[in-house]
Amino acid sequence: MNLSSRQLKAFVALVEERNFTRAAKRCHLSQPAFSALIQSLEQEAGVRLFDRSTRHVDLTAEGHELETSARGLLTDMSLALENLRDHAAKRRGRVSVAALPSLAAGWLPELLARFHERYPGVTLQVHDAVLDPCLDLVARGEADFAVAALRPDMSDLEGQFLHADPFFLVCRQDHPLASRDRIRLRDALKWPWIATARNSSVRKHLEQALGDETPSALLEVAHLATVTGLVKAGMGIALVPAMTLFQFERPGLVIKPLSGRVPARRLYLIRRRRRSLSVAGQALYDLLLANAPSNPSGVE
Amino acid sequence: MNLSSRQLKAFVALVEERNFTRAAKRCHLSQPAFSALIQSLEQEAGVRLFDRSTRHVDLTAEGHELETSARGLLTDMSLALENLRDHAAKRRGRVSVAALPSLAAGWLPELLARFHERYPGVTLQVHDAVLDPCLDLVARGEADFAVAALRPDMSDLEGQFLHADPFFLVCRQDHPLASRDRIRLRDALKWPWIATARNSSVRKHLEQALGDETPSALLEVAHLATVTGLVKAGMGIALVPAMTLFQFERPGLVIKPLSGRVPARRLYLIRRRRRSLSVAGQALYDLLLANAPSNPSGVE
DNA sequence: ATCATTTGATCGGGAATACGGATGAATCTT
DNA sequence: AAGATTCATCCGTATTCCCGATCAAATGAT
Repeated sequence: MNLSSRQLKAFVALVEERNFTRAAKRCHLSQPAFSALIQSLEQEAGVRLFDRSTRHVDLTAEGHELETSARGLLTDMSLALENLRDHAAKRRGRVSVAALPSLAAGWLPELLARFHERYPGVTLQVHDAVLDPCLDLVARGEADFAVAALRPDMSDLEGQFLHADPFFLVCRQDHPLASRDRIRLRDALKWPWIATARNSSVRKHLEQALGDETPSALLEVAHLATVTGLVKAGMGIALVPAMTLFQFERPGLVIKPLSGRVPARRLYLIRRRRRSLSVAGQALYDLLLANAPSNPSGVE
Repeated sequence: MNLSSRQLKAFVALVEERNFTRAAKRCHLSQPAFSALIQSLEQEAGVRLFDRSTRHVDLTAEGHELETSARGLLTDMSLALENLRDHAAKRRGRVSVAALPSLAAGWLPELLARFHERYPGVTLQVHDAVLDPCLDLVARGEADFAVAALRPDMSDLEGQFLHADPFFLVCRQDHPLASRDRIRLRDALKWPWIATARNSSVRKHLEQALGDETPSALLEVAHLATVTGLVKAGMGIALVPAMTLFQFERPGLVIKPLSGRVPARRLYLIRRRRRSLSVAGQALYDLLLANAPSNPSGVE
């Protein structure tokens, strides 16, 4: 069984024109080529589809039988292709991106808005989750890619470096550290500090940087907004990456860079190895990569 | 837009095999040819449909999108073709034949039964009607062909001679004519006779044969069965073609040939000019033609 | 680290197919 | 009767298609 859309188109054209020469013209074919095309269709079908003399062209009963299905098939075909091309043109589609909460709240929204403005037909989904769930979502294919930190055990994921996010100290204006000029991480941690949850990338990063010397935190909270509140209330200090600072730019709080070798949190775009993204997904991926946060501190 | 079933089949094969070499084998193609076929489909679609490395073949998001429609299209195509081939093989179809009442009751049924036994999938329809409606049905395309007599004004119909149907006299055993040896038509018509309706082919034929000399009939009835009853009741004689005699073979009735030049009623298979019959229709047409009633009198 | 294996892509020549112009045959019109 | 229209056929050319061989990349075993 071999049937091409050219044959079906020729068939329909001939049904409508009832004239080989005109139908051929409509299909951008010479009359002999068109005639052969109809014959090939009849051969395929095993039945004569048209009664033709030099003066009349008419559907046979069997040709009539084919007419409905032929039109249906043609529209189905063109719908299928159009649907694909729509996806390709990002007029439709769906992109699911996983992002660390710190990024999902600050950096990401504006870019998502820009993407949406450009491709309004694409449905966007953001999973704001801490590192482990983020990576799981990508590994399971539920998210197209993630904006997150790396983890050692990512065998079937691959990361594209996006940004090095340096850490800052946040404390209250009246805190003793607020007036100091150069603050090392170790010094800061002598004070009571408020940590994010153990499975958050910020916390993991800090613990990795300090090794066993990490002093226990005063409090562990899930959301950065809570951290803000606690610092403002004078419960302690916080150590957070630059990209979350927008949450702390509030009166009464002081943001100070840390001196010394404090490794930055390295952020990546993370996707499945050997898997291409959907066209829409790739477009967002590229947009995010091209708009990696500027790096004021110059740390790579 | 040009899309062939070969491309779709290749696509589905690759989706299922996830391996070019095996999928190519399944399509009875070499691997390079198969590869090119997939590429042509991707070109047509405008999207990459598979992620392929030398080790893995996987559907892209767009490929996934196509999978459902591809399978649907393939089954629709093969259904359409199968339907046509069924018609060609007379496994399906519909034949509508118009026949004069005299034929529809006597000669036709057995042949229809034979046809039906051979092609049980074909629906049969018989219009038993007098000459004018018979021809109209064919002219309007509502019947595929008719078994009937000709009429002068059949410009767009064409007739294939089937059978010359000689006339016989039917009368009661105790009728004076019953014992006569040679009876001429004119002699017979001196007796009261029972005629069929004016628009019946039998009546038309008689009037044409006799010209203005046609004596008026005693009675005009629509159905031959009524004629039988009337003759049996002694109301008069009847003049009917041989093919209707089965209706008169009853005790107490005598059937006698007419001597002299009595033109036979000429029966034809009548179809639209320059129109092919459906495959099933042609088959029945041929069957009827091949089984034209034997002609005992030898009259053409 | 090195090498053999697997597998998809590419290349090149030969076969099959498709195409268009000219021609032929049938039919309708004038 | 002649001309016009139109579909089928023929035939030389151009294109496409297909296969075998080869290449290149990735993988896995040693």
